[in-house]
Amino acid sequence: MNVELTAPSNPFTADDTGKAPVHQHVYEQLRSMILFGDLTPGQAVTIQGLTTELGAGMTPVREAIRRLTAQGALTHKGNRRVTVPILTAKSIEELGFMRKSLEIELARRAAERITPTQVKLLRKYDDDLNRAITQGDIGGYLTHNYRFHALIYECADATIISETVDRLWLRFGPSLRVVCGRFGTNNLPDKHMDLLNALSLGDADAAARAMEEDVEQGIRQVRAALQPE
Amino acid sequence: MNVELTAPSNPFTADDTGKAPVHQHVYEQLRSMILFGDLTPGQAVTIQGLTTELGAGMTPVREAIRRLTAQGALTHKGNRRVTVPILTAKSIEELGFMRKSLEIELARRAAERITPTQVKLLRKYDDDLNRAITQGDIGGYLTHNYRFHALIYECADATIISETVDRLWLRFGPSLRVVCGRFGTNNLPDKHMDLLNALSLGDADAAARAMEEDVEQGIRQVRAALQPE
DNA sequence: CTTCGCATAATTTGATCATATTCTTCGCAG
DNA sequence: CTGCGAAGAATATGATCAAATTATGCGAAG
Repeated sequence: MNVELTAPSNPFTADDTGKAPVHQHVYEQLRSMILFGDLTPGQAVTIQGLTTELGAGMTPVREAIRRLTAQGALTHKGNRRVTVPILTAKSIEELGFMRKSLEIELARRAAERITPTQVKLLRKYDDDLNRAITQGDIGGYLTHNYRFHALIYECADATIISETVDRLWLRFGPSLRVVCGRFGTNNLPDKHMDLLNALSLGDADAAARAMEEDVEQGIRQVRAALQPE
Repeated sequence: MNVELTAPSNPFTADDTGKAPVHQHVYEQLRSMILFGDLTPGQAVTIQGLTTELGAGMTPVREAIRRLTAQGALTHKGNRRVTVPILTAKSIEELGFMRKSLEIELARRAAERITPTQVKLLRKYDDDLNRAITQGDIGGYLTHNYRFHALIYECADATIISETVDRLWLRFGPSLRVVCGRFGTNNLPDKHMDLLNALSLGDADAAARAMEEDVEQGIRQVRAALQPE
């Protein structure tokens, strides 16, 4: 009775069935949908919709949705209906404050701990990122940009802070694609060069400054793109 | 087949059936158990244990646990077993940094927005708190201390930041009772007077300073109490 | 003869599903 | 315009399967 032979969708299923529980997969899948803008702000997320779309039972889907709502990546729209949250000016302000406070600290810690191997990997990620930008590949931009930052957080060796920042990214995710749709990928902010240099030199203050500017630019861009509506 | 007639346990069931979903209740109950130290650090939290203890089905309990784990209030102990996390020195450092960064901002915002009515209520909470301290009532201390801070967050009118800080409290909760058990309630830090004065005057900087000291004292106490083990 | 160790059995616990129940909403008739 | 009813979606239950931990028992070494 193994019903879910939606063969083309996920090449990971083979590995997956080996170990990971279903709800974990559903969670990760839904999470990246949100993080990379496959879902648009305001869009409704229904349990039954996901059960058919992902070929999973109700229970795992339920749990995945609960996890995401607990993280603020989804919101309860009044009467037991769940949607992707829409960023308001106030939300952006709060999220911006938190990203600045926390990511600056992470950059600082990363600068003190990063290894040459990690610097190299970070350079590769940045190359991929720039390639995506010149090609106008929005999906690539989003994933590589996230990868870049996520690796820095990993270097910072601060699990709890990193997890918190991750949740912040989840809130921005759905809107980022909208932002890119409006502005294209060309004039996207990129303080990554400065950041990379500071990190490779182990200069915590410079890294913190570069991160602050990167975050501020990003926030400003989101605010500008979402203003008129 | 209503098996769980553990009659004396929950007097809320009558009210409960009226409106709120079961999983919500289970969540809130479990949450306050963690927040106010009814569960000790390292203690295992089993789903079936809660079903019998709270008289609820598996699904609501599952969801409650998922929500709490998503917030870091519970942790997955390797092989699909869930426990109350144990604070390490590193955790305390990270949590302390975040509490300082975020609560200072909340205090600042609260000072700019607080109303006389709220000041009055805050004074009452502080009185209750002091009474609990002099009486050595640990449970009362924990709940009233939380209420005091929670009201400040509410005044700050910053939903997302407040929710994040709330999660931080959840992580400290289980250890706080241990701390009180070691030191008693007498020499507990209390910068609440300064904080109250600053808030009632609308002095954001003073409020921020008082909050910083309060948080720092609290962190120091926790660190000291958990050091030897 | 006792004790330690390992392999296997039993119990406990988690994961998933099918199903029933409740609530919301939308359409339709009065 | 209001209220009734049906459809759809979410909540909640209990059963079932799988995994893991604990308990048990047999054999070997001291």
